[in-house]
Amino acid sequence: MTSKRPTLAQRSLPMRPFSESVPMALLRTREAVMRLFRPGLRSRGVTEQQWRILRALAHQGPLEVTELAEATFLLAPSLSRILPDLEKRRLISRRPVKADLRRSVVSLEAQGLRLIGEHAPYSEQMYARIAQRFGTEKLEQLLQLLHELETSLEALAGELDRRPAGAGQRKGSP
Amino acid sequence: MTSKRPTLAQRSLPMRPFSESVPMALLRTREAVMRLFRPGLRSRGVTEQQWRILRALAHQGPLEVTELAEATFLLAPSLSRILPDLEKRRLISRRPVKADLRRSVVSLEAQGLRLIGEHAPYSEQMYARIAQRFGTEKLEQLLQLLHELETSLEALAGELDRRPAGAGQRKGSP
DNA sequence: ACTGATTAATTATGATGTTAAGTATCTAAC
DNA sequence: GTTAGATACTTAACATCATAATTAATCAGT
Repeated sequence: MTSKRPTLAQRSLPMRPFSESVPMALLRTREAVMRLFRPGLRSRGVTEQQWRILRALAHQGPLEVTELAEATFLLAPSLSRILPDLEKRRLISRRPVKADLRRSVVSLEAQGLRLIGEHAPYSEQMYARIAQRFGTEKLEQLLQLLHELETSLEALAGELDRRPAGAGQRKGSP
Repeated sequence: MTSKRPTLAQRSLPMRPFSESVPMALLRTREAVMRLFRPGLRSRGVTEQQWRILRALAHQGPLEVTELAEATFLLAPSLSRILPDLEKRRLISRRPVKADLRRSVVSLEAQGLRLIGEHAPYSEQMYARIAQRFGTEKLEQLLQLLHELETSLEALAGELDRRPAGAGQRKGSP
């Protein structure tokens, strides 16, 4: 980045350089990854979030809404808006749980399955390119560090919160 | 995650397990980091995106809007919506560039500087906790890998795009 | 001096993120 | 049998994301 004359703020606020790095680096890297996948999704008329839903259902079978929120890392209010559209397009279906009418089960429908089948080769091609370019070993190392950081931050958050860990809107995976 | 009976999709679509990992791991880790900082920002009435703007101006001095978009990794249309509000709250100010009336320079105002000063100790405390819990060396290793992945993916995207790298909406840092 | 191409920023639009509040349902305690 | 508290999901409201289109201004070529 362009080096500029130190501002008053810079002189009086010695915030650590890395302080801005971690969230920004994660955001930038994620955008760089998604940039490769987004065109394929767009050409099939699904957003990244919709894809995550279809993908989770394909991978794990029918899920309840709270399970789907966790699997896709989407917030419940977001799911409540996304699911009706996917249902309308007959990519998924929903049915209430007889034992508890508050809950409902979301399933992948044939058209959703077909869409996944169509996108899978594109997706795999991108992953193969990423692995080739960056290195499978380094990817695994990165994933390991990300997982460890997430785990340690959740422990930290649990200590700082007054509420029990996981009581917030978006729950981490147990 | 709960292990379920393999679905038809699972049997017919052998998508790699890690294929869903990288974007999701980045997203989850970022959320785990932001979870520590968000309460402090909320208590000062600024969103994460607004904070990034103030932080970038404090760190680098006055910036033009395109530079600010790059420094904050925010999209230009988003900036066009956020900046007027920050200006109204007298946290920043804007003035046109005389040499090119299409452009304008954004500067931090005294109230913006004060807000940063108030938030800085909270922020630093969190970073210190993160470094202590996760390890400074591992953090640096993670940042290194993230940077390398981002760089290699931008090279890959450049090869795949018909347009020159960086022609898209959100430009990576040169 | 004029014009087509390009650039900077804004606006439109639809989607999702995020928090708070609401509705329907369930459960444990009495 | 009743009720307070909890849970699952939805809706409201506001913010930002993401893409496309628009407006205003600049610039290179003629």
